[in-house]
Amino acid sequence: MNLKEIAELAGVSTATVSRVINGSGPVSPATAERVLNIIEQQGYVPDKIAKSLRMGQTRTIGFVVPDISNPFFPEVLNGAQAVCAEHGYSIILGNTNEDVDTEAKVVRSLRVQHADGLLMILVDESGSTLRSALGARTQVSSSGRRSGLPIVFIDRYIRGFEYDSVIIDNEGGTTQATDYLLELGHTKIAMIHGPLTTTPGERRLRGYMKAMRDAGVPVRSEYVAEGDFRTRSGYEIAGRMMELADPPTAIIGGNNLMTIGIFQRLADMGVCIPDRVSLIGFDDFTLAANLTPALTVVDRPMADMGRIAAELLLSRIEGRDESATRQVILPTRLKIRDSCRRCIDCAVRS
Amino acid sequence: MNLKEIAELAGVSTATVSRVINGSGPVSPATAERVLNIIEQQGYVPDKIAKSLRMGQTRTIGFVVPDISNPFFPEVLNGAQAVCAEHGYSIILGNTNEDVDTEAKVVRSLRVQHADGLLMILVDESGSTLRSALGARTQVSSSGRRSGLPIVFIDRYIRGFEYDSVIIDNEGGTTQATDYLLELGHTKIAMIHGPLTTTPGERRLRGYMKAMRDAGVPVRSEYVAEGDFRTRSGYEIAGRMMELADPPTAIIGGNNLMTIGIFQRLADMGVCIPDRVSLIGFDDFTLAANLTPALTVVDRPMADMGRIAAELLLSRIEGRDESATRQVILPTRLKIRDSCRRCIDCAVRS
DNA sequence: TTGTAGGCGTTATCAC
DNA sequence: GTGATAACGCCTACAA
Repeated sequence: MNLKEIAELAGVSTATVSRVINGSGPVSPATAERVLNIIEQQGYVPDKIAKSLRMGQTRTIGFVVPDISNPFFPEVLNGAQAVCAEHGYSIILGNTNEDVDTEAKVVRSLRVQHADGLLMILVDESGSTLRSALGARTQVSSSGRRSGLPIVFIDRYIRGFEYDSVIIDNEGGTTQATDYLLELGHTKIAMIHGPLTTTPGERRLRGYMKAMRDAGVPVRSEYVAEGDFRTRSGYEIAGRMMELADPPTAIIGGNNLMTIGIFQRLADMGVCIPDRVSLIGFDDFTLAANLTPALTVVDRPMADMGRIAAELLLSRIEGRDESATRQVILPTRLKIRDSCRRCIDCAVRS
Repeated sequence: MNLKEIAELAGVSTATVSRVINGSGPVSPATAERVLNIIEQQGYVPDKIAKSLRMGQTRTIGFVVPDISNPFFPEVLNGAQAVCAEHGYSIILGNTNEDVDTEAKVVRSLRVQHADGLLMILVDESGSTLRSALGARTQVSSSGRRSGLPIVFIDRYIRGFEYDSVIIDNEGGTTQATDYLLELGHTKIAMIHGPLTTTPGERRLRGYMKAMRDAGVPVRSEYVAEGDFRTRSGYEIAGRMMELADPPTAIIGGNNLMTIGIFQRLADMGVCIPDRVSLIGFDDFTLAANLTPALTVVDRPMADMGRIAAELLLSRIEGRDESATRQVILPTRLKIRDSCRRCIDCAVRS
């Protein structure tokens, strides 16, 4: 069933039917009703593909994500999905498997499919694969207006691209966590951060450094180590640190997965949390409150990140927002549970 | 850059360029090379939308899921995604929010978008919304051949639809779990199952019943209750059961979320696992092994479910498989950890 | 208020 | 081997 058949059934032209459907021109009430009835009775629905071809837009947005199995991403996706659905947009999922080359491939594919916009949680923050995948013409023109495919970066900010981004106050998050540990009397505070080439890796480390410096507590290099945001690296680094002659009395995990790794390692080593080591994780997750002890974490509004990013993207796509590039920064919040305790050394000393 | 421009640049017709690209007809090596060079140098990529319109297929498959936040679904999605990507298919995500009406809406939308096939984890097992969303012509024709949109059901089997499905041995899973508890001497075994209108709800209960009957242990009605697969219902039902004058000494949770709820409630009530109650969950999840105690669970191959379903679907889409409707049943496996212990009553008695 | 006709970028059927 | 040309289903000047 297509436009033409409906038109014939109604005894009008395809133009008229199209006008009835889209309200895109004057139609007499009488014919409108006749056409509507036939559409209804035939269960006719316009073909999206044909419409896309004609209109040059697909009402489809690409969501590029490094790894759906990481519980953080579905939360963000959920928020974005809801907003997109409201506006009649579908989401095409692009999984990059944390791999830079796959990422470029995925972006290219999304472009060929004519996604109207992209929501991206990137792996490659250098932007080089992205640039190659997008082609040169996606830069800002001299007039300052963006051209090409609208994109909103989530969780990562990519230098050299004039695109919007929705991130969180990574620095503030770890500063808060570190301050809290300092208040509890800890000074031997370790930070297992993510890759410094990534925004969340670098900023979270910076927040920790800042808090330490502001408190006048020297940072010991053996207490700072770089992981790769995966469970395994948290597991391994935590082990190395606890085997130090003078191990830390508190550890901050750079993301959810690494924190889980740290937690596992401490359990395996029989190191009691929080008696011997206090632990704070970045990112809350379903079972954090049910571990023993319940984990104190830096929480952030994951679904909101998705929602806000989607809203921003749609406003760009639909031309409602022509303003300059935006960077939305959402706040984090320390959720205090039971994995931190007053430092014993400190209590003895004071 | 489109076909026509390439053709002009190469001094040939669009038909020839198309033949070069698709190998769909004879082309002299010389022109082929010339055309290929120009395509390369221009960075030309065929427009998928136009191709879809012409070909009547989109190389797109819809993945319908009740709730992406439930860790089970991303795992399945991951498996399916990988296979689809290999075959050049993209996945459009349809989130139903566990809601029957949304489900119908999502299916309709996927149909209008001309998804080539559907991978569905359904909420409505009655099939009525599905039937209405699909239209009548999706039934089996008299010749026994399916017609219409290829679909593979995951995790749920829908009566009255001649579609393939990939499910697991739900019954065997709970039978195994129950047998294990029986071996440990438990007889007061509770089962908190999911809605009986769903395959996993009904079958898992059945497996429990079977094991109890085979062991000659009577099932007490106060030990069997229906939840809704969500955390909250596990939490509430577990509370009610433990307040019984004669509470169970072991509980089986009907899915991951409800098990988490049960776990939380027992913790909140100060009921020690496994000393006072043994607990087995259906579905493994990331932190199950890191809870205290580590949770014994019935595990199932989630990514495999997605992979196999996607392979089945693609084989149907591409017409490689014309055989009768298939039902793939994957085995479960009991992962014994620390949340179960020999029944104390039993030890006293024997 | 309504209809005609062209074109979005492909592929495929014919001729040549 | 190659080239016109007609669809695919829709929207939208432009004309009437």
